[in-house]
Amino acid sequence: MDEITRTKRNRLPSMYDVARLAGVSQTTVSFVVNNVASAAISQETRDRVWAAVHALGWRPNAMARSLRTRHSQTLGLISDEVVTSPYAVRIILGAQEAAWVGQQMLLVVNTSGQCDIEQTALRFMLERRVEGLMYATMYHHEVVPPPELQSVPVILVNCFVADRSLPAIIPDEVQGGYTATEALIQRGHYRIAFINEVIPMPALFGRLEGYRQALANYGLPFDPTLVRSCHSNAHDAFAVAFALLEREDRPTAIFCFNDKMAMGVYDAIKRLGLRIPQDVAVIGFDNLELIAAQLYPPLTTIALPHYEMGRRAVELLQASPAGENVPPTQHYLPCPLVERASI
Amino acid sequence: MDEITRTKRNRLPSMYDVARLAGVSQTTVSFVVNNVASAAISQETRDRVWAAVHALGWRPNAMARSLRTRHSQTLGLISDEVVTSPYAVRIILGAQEAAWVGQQMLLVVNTSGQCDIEQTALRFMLERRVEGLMYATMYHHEVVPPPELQSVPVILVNCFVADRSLPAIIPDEVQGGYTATEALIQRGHYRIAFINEVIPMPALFGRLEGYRQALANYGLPFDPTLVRSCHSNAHDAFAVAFALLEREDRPTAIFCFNDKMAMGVYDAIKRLGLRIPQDVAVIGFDNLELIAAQLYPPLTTIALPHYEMGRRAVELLQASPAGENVPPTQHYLPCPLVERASI
DNA sequence: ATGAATTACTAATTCGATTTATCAACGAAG
DNA sequence: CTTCGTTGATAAATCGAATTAGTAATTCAT
Repeated sequence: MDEITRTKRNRLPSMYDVARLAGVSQTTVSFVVNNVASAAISQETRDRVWAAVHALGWRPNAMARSLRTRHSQTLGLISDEVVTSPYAVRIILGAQEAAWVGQQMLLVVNTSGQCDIEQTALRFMLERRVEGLMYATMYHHEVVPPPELQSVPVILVNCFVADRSLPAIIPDEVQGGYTATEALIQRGHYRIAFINEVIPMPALFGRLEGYRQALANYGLPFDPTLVRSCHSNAHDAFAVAFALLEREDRPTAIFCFNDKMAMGVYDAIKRLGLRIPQDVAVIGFDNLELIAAQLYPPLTTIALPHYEMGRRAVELLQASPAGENVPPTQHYLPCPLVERASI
Repeated sequence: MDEITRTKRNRLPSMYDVARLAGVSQTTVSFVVNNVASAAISQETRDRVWAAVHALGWRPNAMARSLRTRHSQTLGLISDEVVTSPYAVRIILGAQEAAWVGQQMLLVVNTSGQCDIEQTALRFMLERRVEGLMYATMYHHEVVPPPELQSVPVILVNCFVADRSLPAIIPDEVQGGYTATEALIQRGHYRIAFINEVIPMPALFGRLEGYRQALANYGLPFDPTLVRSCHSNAHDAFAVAFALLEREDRPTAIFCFNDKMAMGVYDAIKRLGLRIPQDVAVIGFDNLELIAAQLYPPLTTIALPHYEMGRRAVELLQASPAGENVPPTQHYLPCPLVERASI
């Protein structure tokens, strides 16, 4: 086995060490290990070089290489709380897997929303000469990123700047709301309640807009009394759903702003002795695996494309010609329907 | 504002550029920006250097520095599925925040359990000369990591090798099981059921052992009919709990192997018209914020110390003298009780 | 047989920093 | 008047690779 031999003052072996052992020049070693097409090296010499490489357990030093080639082969991901959140974390997964196919690695920093950490993270990453930066947020909202961000190609993920001057990858909330509502309509429902979030955010407006568009498209009336809002947690949604379902003209389907709310809605429906989906259909949003799959019956919901956002972000960074900024397009990624058993 | 000026063939400015602008040598710039104590530089010159630095928007090139100093200031984290799982991801957060205070950055790769990815990730990281490696898993189990892992200080997180020859940071499952059971006993329960996982894993044995120790310690009999097992999901736990609660000598408290099970147990209790915690107390394990906080009543549970495991791992790597391996101690971190309202 | 082309390889420079050794100027001490 | 020490700065080597510009030795074409 290639034992890791330490040469010269306990250092890891360098190309020079390999060259000496193989009895060739360092240049030759470089040509051999990089398989340089323009270099003419005999098979015999190649074999000697590889033998020396394995004997010493040599590995290229990425720092030296990057210094010379001026390519760090790394991308940076700065996020507010993505790591903390159970689903937004898939942004990282998508980004990392895409970086992987481009032979790049990901530097990840979670700022926990602190500006000083953000500043320092940015500094560290720029010092490491990242070839692109992603600025990601846990939930879809407007941001004001630090200006130094733009000293390298950058792309916003799950967020955007007010003037849309930076490229962004964001979920298509309108389509998501539309898809959810449409799914209910197609199953014969025409009295569809919508329990929305109260804190103003793109998701709130977008999903409501999608809901209205779907109703309109299928010729159904928009009934304002069927649209309620509360904080997006199970407890508050329970109360709202309970009230909604006690009416004699109760809705036959409830579209919940998110899965946490759906959890409370389930409780309300069960408490009233109603069945899901026979008496009341429920659809959620976010596709929180943990909730949606564990609820009984499993919750049909709309997924946020976190993984895809991460992947697309990296792909766009990679596609943009060396050092060039990514064009400031706003990419809206679809939020697909995830069918389980609640509608 | 420090505009980023590009000098010489569109390159970022180097120390040499700063030196020329300030009318000093590159050495002097290095001494000034690094505040080298042994160097005698007049205040006037220092000011000129800093002025040039800001005028050019110069930033140190971490690759060049690392090459010279032989310190990469980075740590690697290789995980199977940590990024995918909503709670284990806190390992990353803990590691990153600890790395942060040591001025280090984290390279993260999620292998999705694929050996080839693991190999390549390891290679990439070693090429980047990471100063330490963490090998983390989504759930607590035995692993057989690739041997090359040990060419750099390494520590296992949430996993261990059979012969305990590598340092590991793992949750203290026995204490966790003990704490959960004790919490119930202290609230006056003496018929405590335990719904365990079926797939053999350290958590299964450890938590059961903790359960037995607590009963023994408080002089309570161990009743094997109160210990059931099923796959750890809400649906299967529902059935088990239902059966358990239909007995006339039904338990007054249920310790669930994890929070997903608790979700099903809640459903069973409610279906039987019983109240939580008045009629039946429930305690979970894992502290899945999403479930535990959203359930009604909020679930009291035992937390896995993911964040702390990540942090401790990095601290141990940092504490170990340059290049030395971390001593192969197995660090058991406590699983604390998180009190909500279900017991 | 001679110049051209090809083969097989190496010397030297470069990337952008850190660090050691050295140097000039100047005042103080002997 | 030399020597010494201090202050203020620099030249040069180094880290580990990639890369350009060669150079010998051999083969080929004419």
